[in-house]
Amino acid sequence: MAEKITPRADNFSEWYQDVVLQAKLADYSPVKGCMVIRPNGYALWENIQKELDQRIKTTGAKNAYFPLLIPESFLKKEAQHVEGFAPQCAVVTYAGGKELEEKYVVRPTSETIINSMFAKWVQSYRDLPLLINQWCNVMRWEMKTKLFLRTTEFLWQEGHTCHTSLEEAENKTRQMLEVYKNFAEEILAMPVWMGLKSESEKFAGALRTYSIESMMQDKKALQAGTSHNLASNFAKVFDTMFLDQDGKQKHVYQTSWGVSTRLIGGLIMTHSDDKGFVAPPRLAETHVVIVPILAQAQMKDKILEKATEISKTILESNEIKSLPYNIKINIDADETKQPGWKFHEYELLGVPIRLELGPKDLEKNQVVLARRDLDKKEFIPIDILPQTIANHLVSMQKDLFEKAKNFRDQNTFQTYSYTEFKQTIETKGGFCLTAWCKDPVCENKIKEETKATIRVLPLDSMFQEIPEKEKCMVCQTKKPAIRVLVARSY
RNA sequence: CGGGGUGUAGCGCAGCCUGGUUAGCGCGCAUCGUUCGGGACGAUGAAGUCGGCAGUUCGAAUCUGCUCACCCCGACCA
Repeated sequence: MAEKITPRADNFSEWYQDVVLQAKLADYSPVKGCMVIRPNGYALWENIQKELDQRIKTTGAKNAYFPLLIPESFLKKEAQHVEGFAPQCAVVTYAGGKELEEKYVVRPTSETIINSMFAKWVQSYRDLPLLINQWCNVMRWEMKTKLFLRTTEFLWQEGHTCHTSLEEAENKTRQMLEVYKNFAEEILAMPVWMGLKSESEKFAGALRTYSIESMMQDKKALQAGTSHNLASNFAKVFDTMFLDQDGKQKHVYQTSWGVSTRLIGGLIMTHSDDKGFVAPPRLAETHVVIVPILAQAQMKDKILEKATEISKTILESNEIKSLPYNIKINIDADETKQPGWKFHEYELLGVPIRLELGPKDLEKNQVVLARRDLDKKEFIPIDILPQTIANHLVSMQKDLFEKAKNFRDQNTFQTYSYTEFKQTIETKGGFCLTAWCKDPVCENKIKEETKATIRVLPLDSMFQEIPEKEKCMVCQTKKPAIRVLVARSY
């Protein structure tokens, strides 16, 4: 039996850890900073992979695989890149019984090793665009780690593309950001802000970094995915060049983009409650659990038979088959556990729909249905069960998104002065939309004084002039200001 | 690296201040019986290098020194 989960309000960090550990999504490993992803958690990752991979492929990208180890010299080629990543890298210096002549870095990201190959693969403008994606693990030696959100080793997807023009690269960068946004909102039911990162927050080696930012239940922001326009920064140091139509050799323009197992952390922090994890139907491993009430010995076989029959009917129904994903039903006939125990257990694990089937239901040709995100039970006649379940799965997916979106919107504020901003961040938390003059001095002041950072320049308003009278909330000078989203973050 | 804290059964902890039989409790685990529509109950049982090393003492989980590990807060975080 699991310990009771810490209520969210008391200690969000402890609550989050309880949900992760008790729902058996992940565990601490013997290697500090690395986590073990348990089958429950890995099933989520497999569904993320499946759904996202499909979407990535429709953009024309193809999957490939590059080595785990990167020659140290590769990393050093791009000045900003090495400066940003060197302090976080694990390095292999000894192998085969001797010190290595050239050290190898365990990849923190693969721009360099992939460019070393792109340089060979790209010859002509006819080879472009080159669109490659890789599902793999990476390692970044962070000082402080947290299950799923920041671990030393994590699983991710990284896309790398080459284009003939900066404009085309910019379009690809934005296209992939859209792919991530739609994926996060449709599959994870996690509303996000899209936007541009400030200069100080951008990827080491990029021209521009875009990200999607979502709000957790403690009102802190989580960067859930990034998309970078690399311009020719890596192409120049790896000589990734093509012969253009005009007969001239030119450097390619590149992008890279990624999301990681951090999404699972975001998912947990967005939807879970004090009963445990809540799996959005699109991502759930098991969608329906049937708990048969087997107390009466003479009824046992009949109930189990009926449970199997119901399960089959549901799976074969047109209503269920017409859903855009496959449904899995689990009949828990374990007689060593009591029904009440099972109810709690499946709530902890986040299974979207639970059906109870007992002697009374058999008599009335019905089942008891409980939806994970609602606090009630209904009696459903068996003949309308498939339709009811299909409806619930669809509306639960929608409701989870709406609930998260309402929460986010209710905790997003417009602030016009620095005093107002500080007060809002301190007392309410959440996101603040405000004006900034683009001066790093003002950006730094916000960070140092409030621990909040400029998350993004929201995409919708990114190129919009903001009213003449509204000045940078920090310096209040006449410098032209832009709209920014500011929040404390993970 | 700085500040604080914790190491006792698989998990959570008490005992330590004030040294003294065979180191306890709850959960979990095993067996049997009664239970089973919201985390059942009874009986029996298995399970411990008290983080490690050294010291003080007739005697150390308990006192002293050193050391190791982990957790929290800060520094880092494309």
